[in-house]
Amino acid sequence: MATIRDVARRAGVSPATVSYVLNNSGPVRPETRERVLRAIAELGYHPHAGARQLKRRRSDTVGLILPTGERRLSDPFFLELIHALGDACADHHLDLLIATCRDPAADLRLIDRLYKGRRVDGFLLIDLQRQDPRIPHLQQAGIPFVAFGRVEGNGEFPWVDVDGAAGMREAVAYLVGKGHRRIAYLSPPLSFTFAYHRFRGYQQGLIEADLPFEEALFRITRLTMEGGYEATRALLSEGVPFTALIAATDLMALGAMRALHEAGRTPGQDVAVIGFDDIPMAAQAHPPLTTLRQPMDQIGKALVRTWLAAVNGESPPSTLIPPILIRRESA
Amino acid sequence: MATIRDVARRAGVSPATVSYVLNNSGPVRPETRERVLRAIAELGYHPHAGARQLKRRRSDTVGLILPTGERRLSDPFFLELIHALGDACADHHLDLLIATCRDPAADLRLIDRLYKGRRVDGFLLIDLQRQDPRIPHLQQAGIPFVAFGRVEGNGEFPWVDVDGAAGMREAVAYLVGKGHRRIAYLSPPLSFTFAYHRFRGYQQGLIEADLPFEEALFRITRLTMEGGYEATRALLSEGVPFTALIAATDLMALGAMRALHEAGRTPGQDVAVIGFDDIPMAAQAHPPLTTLRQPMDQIGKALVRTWLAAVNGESPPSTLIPPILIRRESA
DNA sequence: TCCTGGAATTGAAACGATTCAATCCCGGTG
DNA sequence: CACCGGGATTGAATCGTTTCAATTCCAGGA
Repeated sequence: MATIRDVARRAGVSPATVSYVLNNSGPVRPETRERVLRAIAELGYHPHAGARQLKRRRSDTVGLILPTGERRLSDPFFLELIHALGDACADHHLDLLIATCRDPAADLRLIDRLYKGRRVDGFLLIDLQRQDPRIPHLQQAGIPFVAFGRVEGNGEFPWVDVDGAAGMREAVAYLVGKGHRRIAYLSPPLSFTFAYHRFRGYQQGLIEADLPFEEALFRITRLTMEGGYEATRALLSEGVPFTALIAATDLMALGAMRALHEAGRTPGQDVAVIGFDDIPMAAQAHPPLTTLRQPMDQIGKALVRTWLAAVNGESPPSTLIPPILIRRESA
Repeated sequence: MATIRDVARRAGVSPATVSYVLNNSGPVRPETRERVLRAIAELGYHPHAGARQLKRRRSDTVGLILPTGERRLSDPFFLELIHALGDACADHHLDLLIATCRDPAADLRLIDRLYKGRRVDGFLLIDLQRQDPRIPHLQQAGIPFVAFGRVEGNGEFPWVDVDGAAGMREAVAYLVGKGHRRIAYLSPPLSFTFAYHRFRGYQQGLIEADLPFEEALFRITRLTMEGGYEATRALLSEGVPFTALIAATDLMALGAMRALHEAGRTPGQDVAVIGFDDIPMAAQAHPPLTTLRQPMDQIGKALVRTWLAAVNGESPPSTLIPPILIRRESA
């Protein structure tokens, strides 16, 4: 495999000059640059990442920890997120390293190994918990990171989040505008930070619309289609009246719609349904699901931009991205 | 950050000895090893990946190319695959580098950059097309790789695949055993290699059961829930009689079930439905979907094992993994 | 013609590991 | 008691870059 010396020899210059051309980090006569570039192309030369990393002290690699044990993320939303992150990384000539971790306890060791071994320059945290041990660990080890989601009470750290509260307020307002007064709300356990914020948005939406919060309309269930299905069935079988339903995620909303169908109530006609995320399946549901889209591209770009700043030692501002209400037929 | 010299100094030995301990690649007195290990722990030392890579000439990193443009993979199946790959990599102390690529034409450049720069030791190919330009490129550049899926007519290369044909034969036999004679089949375009094999399995299954292949029961449609839905509606509206339906993927089967429901025919009672993949959602469908499970763990392990062999210059045997019929209520 | 000064180029020293060859150590043998 | 042999240890070279400091080059001014 060609090295920088080979290129230098072929172009009749020194390795230093080649390096300057490569990174344009030094003065090079246009004509010389030309010759070097030609040599590079002819040899099909690509700089050795390890050597570069060794000298530069950065690997230009983003670390993403993906839990795979109990906490495994199976919401298709995460596939979209990975796509978006990949794209955003590519735009900045960064690579994306996926480290999976079965065991939450091993998370911290994994983080250390990757960072201290300089395999990655910093991390992107997803799937945040309200109490997340990774955050204090990263903070006190001085490892750069950006979180997808906010957590309170952990001091300052950079994050990017979608404004779940705003989204839910908008959803409630939208439903109220259509005359709904009894709006059920399906949530996963509030220990998920995003669930907490979305729920708060629902409550605020009710207040803004002068509607009471009713315990009976509020259900906590699992973060799956099945969860949405069961909660909705419970709602129906208990005879709690409601004309609209908001689910904290599309997957749950899909489950809810299934339960409504089975009970002979047509979503979008008899009961309005709104989800959150806008996973690809939402548009294909029957009826197509009205939902709050998480703008993936924007999220990916914001995460990577913030990550870069953090890695460069800045303390970048956090970003709160508004979700977009996508009106379809379910509400 | 601590280096190998720091460890050496602290343990009162030379860097060479530390290296021997680290890789146990040399004779070290147990007592010395003990001292070195202690020093490592005390300093929280982790070897520098770049330096190591430079010297060893491998990066212990698996490259996975994820298309993100038109060809973007949105089937939740791929999220499961990524999980499984991550786990399998972790078992072998490998890292998984995800490179995304919007533009199919840029694939090859990306591959070269990653490999020649020694960022990865080889690739895992997913989303194979019948005619896949990546394969000849990798082959003639001598870059190690393993494909998830088979392609004909490209000479020999190592792959891991799930035996779609066997799965579909089994599905047909199972349905026939339950008395079905008119079995519809929903397929994505046969240019997807997996679609081709699964379809062949369906045909063989019919032959083995002495049933005719009927054009009217065979539908090609898009690889989404929507696709399954539309094809099934067409089937129903055309009045083609059938008592069972096989879809090439769970996602399509889910769409089909939706169409059946809407037409007032209960899947699992009026019409048997079988899918393929066993994505998490399959178990949560209504009724729960009978399907052919792709054993993800096994796939991940086989891919990584084969990849390791390929990277070590062996020409490892390919692996054909039988899918597992998961009986649920839809058939 | 000789200087001068800035631009272009180069040599050589890192970066942090691995590994070959050389040295050291030590108990056992002759 | 000298010597031997093999295990344990070490020194130094090396992997392929980047970058500082030194050198060369060259046009323009005196």
